[in-house]
Amino acid sequence: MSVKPQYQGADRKQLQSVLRDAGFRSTEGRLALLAELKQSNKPLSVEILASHIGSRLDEANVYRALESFAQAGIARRVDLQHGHVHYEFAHGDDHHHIVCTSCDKVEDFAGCEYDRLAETALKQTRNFAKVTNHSFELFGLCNSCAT
Amino acid sequence: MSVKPQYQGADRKQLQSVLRDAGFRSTEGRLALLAELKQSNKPLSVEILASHIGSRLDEANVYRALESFAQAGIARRVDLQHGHVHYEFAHGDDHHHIVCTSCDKVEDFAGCEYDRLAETALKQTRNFAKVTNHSFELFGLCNSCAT
DNA sequence: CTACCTGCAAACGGTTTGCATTGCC
DNA sequence: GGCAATGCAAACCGTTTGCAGGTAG
Repeated sequence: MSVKPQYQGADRKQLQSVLRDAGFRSTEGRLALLAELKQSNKPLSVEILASHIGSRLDEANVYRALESFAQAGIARRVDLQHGHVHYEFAHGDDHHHIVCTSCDKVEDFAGCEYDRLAETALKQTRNFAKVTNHSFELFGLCNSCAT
Repeated sequence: MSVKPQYQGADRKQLQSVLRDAGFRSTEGRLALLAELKQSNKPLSVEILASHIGSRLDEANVYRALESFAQAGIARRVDLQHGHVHYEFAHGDDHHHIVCTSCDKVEDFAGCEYDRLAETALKQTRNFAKVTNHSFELFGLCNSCAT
């Protein structure tokens, strides 16, 4: 649970404008949080995020910030069925996750044909007007755990 | 939160054998729980289940029973993103749910092409051996909430 | 008779909230 | 200077656990 060195350079300014554009103030804590999210290649738990951020933001405020980020669309909440929430940086693409139920390894994959499936679902039920969101995760065993 | 009258008749015997076949003892509480699940057309929360069952099983044991049912494959855990678990009777089909984010109405739909998508995902990652499970739920607005 | 099942009550852990203070803009 | 963001501590709430007594097979 080491505290990351202060990220710096070009990235910092970029992250600052991400925050400002989303209507937030640019504070050390939120900047660090956003940097942490952005640099990760998988969804992170609040616990991990808080520990990486160290003293720049306490856990309660990590929750508050992440919730705000998600509402503003700059982060996404992901449910990996671990009993606690995970968040990831909201890059534009519609990707999903495959999770190893034994070691918790996570990888992305693309190609959930969401539009078409949503269409199908809407036709079937007749009681829904539109689909705004969806969850789709796969659970299985990674190569090393499968042997 | 009224307590349902005792279900009876043909169904009861059938449920008893479902329990026994799954390796459980057939007790009033579990029988009532299973009946409740079976008769519902949507996933139910533990809170609702416990209240419908009344004094035949307290909440802690509803949790224990549902967990056992899920492991035995006679019930399924469903995540509707309501902050608490839901369970449904495990009929054979692979169906999913569309949930109204405003009023929590839930309906089933079929046609998530799981096999094909799992295949795609496995090809993409190369680090996973197999997919054993998946989640797929749609969130949107029902006709009455959309207006 | 002996596991399995149950009720009750307490513990648990992730998340939320209240409130006084701080520090962006 | 005003309002968003923060730290700290306490509340919250769904869920799990321990244990002594009950009951199905």
